[in-house]
Amino acid sequence: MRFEPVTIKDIGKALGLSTSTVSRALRGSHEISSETKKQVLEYAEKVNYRPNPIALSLKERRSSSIGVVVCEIANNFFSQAINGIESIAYNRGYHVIISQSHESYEREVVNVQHLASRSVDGLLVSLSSETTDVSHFINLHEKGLPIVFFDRVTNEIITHKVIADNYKAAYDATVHLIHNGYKKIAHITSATFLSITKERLEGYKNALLENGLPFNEQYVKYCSHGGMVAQEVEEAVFDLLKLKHKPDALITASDRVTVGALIALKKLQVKIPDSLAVVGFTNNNIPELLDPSLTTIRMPAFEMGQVATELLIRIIESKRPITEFETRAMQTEFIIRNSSAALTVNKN
Amino acid sequence: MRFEPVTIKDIGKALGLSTSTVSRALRGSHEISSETKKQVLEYAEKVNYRPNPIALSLKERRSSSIGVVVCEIANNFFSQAINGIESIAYNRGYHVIISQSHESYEREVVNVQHLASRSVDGLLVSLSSETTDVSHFINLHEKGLPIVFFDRVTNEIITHKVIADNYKAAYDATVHLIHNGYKKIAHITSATFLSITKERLEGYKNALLENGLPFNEQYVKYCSHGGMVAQEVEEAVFDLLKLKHKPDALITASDRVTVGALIALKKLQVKIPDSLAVVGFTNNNIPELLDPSLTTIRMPAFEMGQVATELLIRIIESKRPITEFETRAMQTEFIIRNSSAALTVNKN
DNA sequence: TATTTTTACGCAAACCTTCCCGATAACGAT
DNA sequence: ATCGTTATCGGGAAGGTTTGCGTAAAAATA
Repeated sequence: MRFEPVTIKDIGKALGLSTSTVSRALRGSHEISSETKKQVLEYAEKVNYRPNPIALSLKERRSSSIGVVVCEIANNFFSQAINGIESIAYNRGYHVIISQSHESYEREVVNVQHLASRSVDGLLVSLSSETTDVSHFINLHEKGLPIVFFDRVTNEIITHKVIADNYKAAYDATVHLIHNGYKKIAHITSATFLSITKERLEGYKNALLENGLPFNEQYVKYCSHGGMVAQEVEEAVFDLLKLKHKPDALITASDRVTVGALIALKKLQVKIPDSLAVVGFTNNNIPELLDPSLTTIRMPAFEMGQVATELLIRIIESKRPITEFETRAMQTEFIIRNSSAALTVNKN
Repeated sequence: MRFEPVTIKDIGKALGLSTSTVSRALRGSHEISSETKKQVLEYAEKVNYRPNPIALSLKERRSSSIGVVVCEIANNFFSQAINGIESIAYNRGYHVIISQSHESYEREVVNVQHLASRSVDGLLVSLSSETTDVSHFINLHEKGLPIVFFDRVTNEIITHKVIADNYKAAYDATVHLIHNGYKKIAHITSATFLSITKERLEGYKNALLENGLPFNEQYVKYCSHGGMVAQEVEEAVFDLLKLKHKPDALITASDRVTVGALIALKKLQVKIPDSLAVVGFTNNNIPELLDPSLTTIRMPAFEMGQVATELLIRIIESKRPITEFETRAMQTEFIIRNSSAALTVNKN
């Protein structure tokens, strides 16, 4: 009772034609008489013939599918990015195969091997926060597998990359806080080696220095699991508030960290923004409904997914090997709300 | 410079063996001498041989992949469900191929055809809100393609189904509001024909009747696009507040509707819960950070994804055709917060 | 009419793997 | 000496499709 799709061979047998004739008729070759063509087309329509994509893949050595490697799906940023990926891939006739690294290096390696052996035509990758060694990608890339990195990228591989302008985002957020009177601005961020971490840290640091404020190492906390472990964010918040000169403002990088920090602050009953102003990187869909409404930096997740996919398909479908690669930095959206309201009262 | 993986034929040529011998040696057949076996295994290891899964799929007529059809990925419920799906599928060696219907019937049909022709081994489906005709699934199901429905199901197809206990969830929410003193409880929900809509409506209605309250048609608003169109939710809220006897409480079904309603209420500056109490179905991860904190019904999304996938794989891998199917109703989580606080002051 | 061109189609290989058979040789059993 | 077993391996088909090449008949040209 297994699913028995009709093949080109069945059509040939039914019509007394060879498979090659049927195949050619189906793709409208000029060397097939129009009546034969018509006959085949009609019969194929009647029996609802669909070419077997697996056989096609075997023949063409391509699978019309692209693999996606992200740390997790159930995350505002990534689910929106995947939405963008799917929107383009679908229109171009590609399937999207998803895998999650759960921020684990081993898991990432296994997933990538899995996808590669599955003959995906290309890979869309956002690195896990544990990944320092990217040789598993280098191997595949050298063998000619198209790869495009997005969000969390590596500069050890020369290919297209799509990132948000994290430097500017962090810079602007910091300047905003400074202008609103905050002077002791802390930063809770992701794993040290991640590209996004470095970019944001740089923007934060430069904004401080350019405005005559010191950069204080103590005010920067790294969450090596990217906030996957709730405790690490809580500890970071706790440590900051324990400091002798506790910060009066906080910039949280990444969705998870932002959420974790807000929950921790709520638990500790810290008044926002009176005791601590907060600006968060987040793609949450209802920041204005939070209490207080949250000043946010929103990543152009959907667009990043779209652009990355377009670039990937461009590589896949290119006749000649591509030598010119670009790194697209896309603009974030900075929306000021109450959690970073201007400092009014004097605080110690 | 295209990716050239080593095949069983290459190994055979290199070692002076036939492909069949190599194949058998690779899977440890007893009819291959142990030295030949050793030789082959070592060489395969050396050249990093990986069986071509596409050729395998063609031969075995299975692809080790399962297709997922949901209305959208960038949605708390579905992204969490997909997470559950992926967690099981990954461990059982299946790939997950995702497609979105965007609540469109046509898109759903196309996606399903696409996935089926792509030889997925089975389908995990949550119906679009436009879908009333499920013959595209019936066709495939009759041809033997395993399908498991989750969340939004149909009773026109007899197979495994995984749902949340929506009846109980809506019932409990309604009773909770009644106990807190609310008497005019409205309900903004999804498209009429959706199973979840009916189940929830039933729970809501019975809770009213059992507590001696009238069921008022005017208090039920359907969003035919499931909240994808922000305007429809806003209008529903608006219509409810325009009523002569305007409701004093509101139950919103589905994530999108809840979010849309809260935004509309915020815009209209309706005080929650003083002017209107709210209980929302949502899988938002920070309901306690909302203003006011939101009383929620949380769907067991991750678990639903897991269970659905397990049931699907059970069908796929079953030797004999399965005749006994189950509908698993999983418990939701009801968390009471401030948005449905007990009525204290008297209101008209 | 003889020759070339065109038309319309079939054959078979290729993509990679598995597996049913058949082949061969060695060997013990009858 | 003949036969059946067992061990070890190769041949070839099958799975569905595309495509280069070959070839027959029909049509066009000389």
